[in-house]
Parts: sequence; structure tokens; C-alpha cells
Amino acid sequence: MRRQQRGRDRRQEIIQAGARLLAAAGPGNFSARRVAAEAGVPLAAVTYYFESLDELLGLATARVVAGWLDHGTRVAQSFINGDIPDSATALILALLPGSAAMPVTQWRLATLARYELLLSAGRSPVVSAALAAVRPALNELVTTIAKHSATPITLSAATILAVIDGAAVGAISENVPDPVAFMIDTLGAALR
Amino acid sequence: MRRQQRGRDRRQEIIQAGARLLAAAGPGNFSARRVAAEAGVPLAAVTYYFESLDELLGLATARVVAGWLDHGTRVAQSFINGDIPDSATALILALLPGSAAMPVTQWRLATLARYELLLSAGRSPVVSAALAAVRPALNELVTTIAKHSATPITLSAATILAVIDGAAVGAISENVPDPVAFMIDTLGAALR
DNA sequence: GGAGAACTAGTACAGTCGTACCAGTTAGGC
DNA sequence: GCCTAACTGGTACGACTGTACTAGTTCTCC
Repeated sequence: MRRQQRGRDRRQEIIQAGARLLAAAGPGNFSARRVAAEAGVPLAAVTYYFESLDELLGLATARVVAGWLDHGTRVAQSFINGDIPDSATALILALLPGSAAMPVTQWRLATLARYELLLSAGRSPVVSAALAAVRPALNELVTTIAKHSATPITLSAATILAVIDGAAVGAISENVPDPVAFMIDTLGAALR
Repeated sequence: MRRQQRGRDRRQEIIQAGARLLAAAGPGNFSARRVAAEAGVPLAAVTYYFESLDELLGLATARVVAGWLDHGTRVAQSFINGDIPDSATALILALLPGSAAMPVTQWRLATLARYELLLSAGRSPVVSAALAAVRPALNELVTTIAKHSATPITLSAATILAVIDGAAVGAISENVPDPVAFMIDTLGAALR
């Protein structure tokens, strides 16, 4: 279907709203009605612009992980510039949502949604595909930060990512009071 | 309500069925109707024996994590007996569901369900409570295995658990072909 | 300017969900 | 033996889900 400009805009707006919803509330709260409400469009617009909710989920996921990458490269740049002293801190800030200034409860929800999305790749092919597309870039991000570390880092990017993911899952499931500090500690212990 | 023997049995049977369902399909597929079908009882039996589905979820979760601990202590014992040569292998086999003989697709689903349950603690207080109750024992399990390792292990139990959890989440979301081998490799790299 | 495609928006349908309700049956204490 | 509490199992209700359908409106292109 050859779209008109107005339709293209609306379609993008719906994808954007889906990405916001996904990042804030996780795939378990991703429904056609909620996306429509978030985008401020009627429910029928969702079914009109997308073959199925699954297609929209894939597009929204791609948008979300693109945001991860943007955020990560920005943090990596500020680490290279010398604004972040510790490489463990830089890795955590680069690979997890938000900044250190974010309130804890909000950080917890955002990180929870992030890992719910990661795990949902195990059941949803479209999410799996969207994640697979960005993984090499994330790995490269980790190696870039590791390369600019003051102290040499011997662990591989895959292992570093595993430590970060595991620490995040642990922090969420255990409801630790200061998750960011916990994660920097855990990663720091694994790096030395 | 003073239960009769028959009622006690049926109640336990429902909890057991809930635990089976939870371990096999994850919290997302945990519904009153599914538990009833798994237990072979009518739907109304679930609402009769439990205040709410949430109460049943908490009891089923407790049953599941008790199974984790049983499995882990058994594997740890066989490691101490010398049946498992490598401590990284022992840790993976002890802390993740099933054995090496389990088919990959089944292993993947079981592990996926396990981490879905872990993450769901971030949204469900009853799951969180059930997990918190077993965490010290899991930590002790890790230190026990580490203590009997041939090569000395300097990482803390918390860090080791983070590596295992992160590697598992990565293996699932990336759909790696031989996840158990991947996890043993990743943990081995972090331990040395 | 008119035909037809693109779009908007409301509504309806079939499915699953947790929970409530209500007759009928079984079993334990007097 | 009987009364009452425990239990069984079927059904129903309201809420939510994805998707389909049907009008009416707006825009583009010839």
C-alpha cells in the first residue's frame, strides 16, 4: 500500500508509542489497546497500520534496542573523554537504562522491562530477530570501553555481558536497595 | 477450616501441579484453568482450596525452588564424591535445571521458565518472598562447591551466581546451539 | 472535478482470564 | 442414624485480549 505522508507519520508515532510502552512496562503489558492509548489514536489505527500485534511488537522492539545502542555509544564516548573514571562504572552505565540520577524505583522498572524483553526472545521470534540484529554492536561497545580502560581487562565481551546481565537479574529478583552500586561492585569484582 | 485427609491430599496435589506447570511453562502460563487441568481437578477446586491464584502461585513457587535446592545439593554431593571433575561444570549442573542428558529444546524451555520466574519476582511479592527464602541456601551451595574445587576459586558466591545467571539469560535470548557448553565455557573463563 | 485509494473511528465477536455462586455429595462427631 | 461441616463440580459474570468489520471522511491522481 503506497502510504501518504500523514499515514507514515501516524505509523511511526504508533511504533514510537509501542517502544515507550515496551521500555517502561515490558512485553507483558504490550497490548494493542495500550499502545493505541499511549499513541493517542483509536484502537482501529493499530490494526490498520500493522498486519498483527506481533509485527508491531517486532518494530517496537527494534526501536527500543536502537535506543539502547544510542545510549551506550553516548556513555562510551563520555568515558573515552574522561568524564567517567572507572571502566566498571562506564560499562554498567552504558549497558543499562537511564543514568545514575534516575530514581531507584524507576530504574528498577526500566531494567525489569529490559530483561523481560530479553527473555521474551525465547518465546517470540520477532523479538529474537530484533535482538539478534543489535547484538554485534553491543559486543563492540563493550570491547571499545574495555580497550580504553586504565587497568587492562582480560575478560571477553561475552563474559562481561554475562556478568552485567546476571548482576542485573539478581539485583531485580533480590530487590537490593542500591542496584546500580551493587552492579558496579559485582562487575568490579569479576574484572579484577 | 479444619481439613480432612482427602482435602489435604487434593490441596497438595494442586500445589504440585502448579509447581510442575510453573517449572515447565513459566509464570506467564500459570492460570487457574491450566493448573486445574494439570492436576486433573475441576476449576472450582482451585478457588475452593486457595484464597486466590496469587496464594497458589506463592505456594507453587516455593515448591519449585525447593526442587532447585534438592537438585543442587544432589549434584554438589556427586561433585564432592568425585563424579564431576570440573568445578565450573559442577556449578552449572547444580544451579540449572535438568542434567546434561536432557534434550536441548527441553532444557531451553525449562531454563527460560526458571528465569521468567526469577524476573517475575520484580512484579509479584509472593514470588519475591518465596525466592528470598531459598537464596541463602543457594549461596551456601555455591560456596560448598567452590570449596571443594581442585583449583582455588577467588570469586564470591554472589559473583559466581551473577555469571551463571547472565550466561543463562544470554544463552536463551541468543538461542545458542549448545547452551550448557556455552555456560560452562563462560563460567570457566570468569573463574580463571 | 470526479473516481478511487488511503485513512479514521467506532463497534462487534470470539477467546481467555480470575472469581463467585450454587446445587449435590461425602464424611466425621455426637 | 443424623446433623453439619467439608468437599465436588458445573456454570456464570465481568474484564480483558487480538482481530474483523463497516461506515464515513480525506486526500491524490488523472
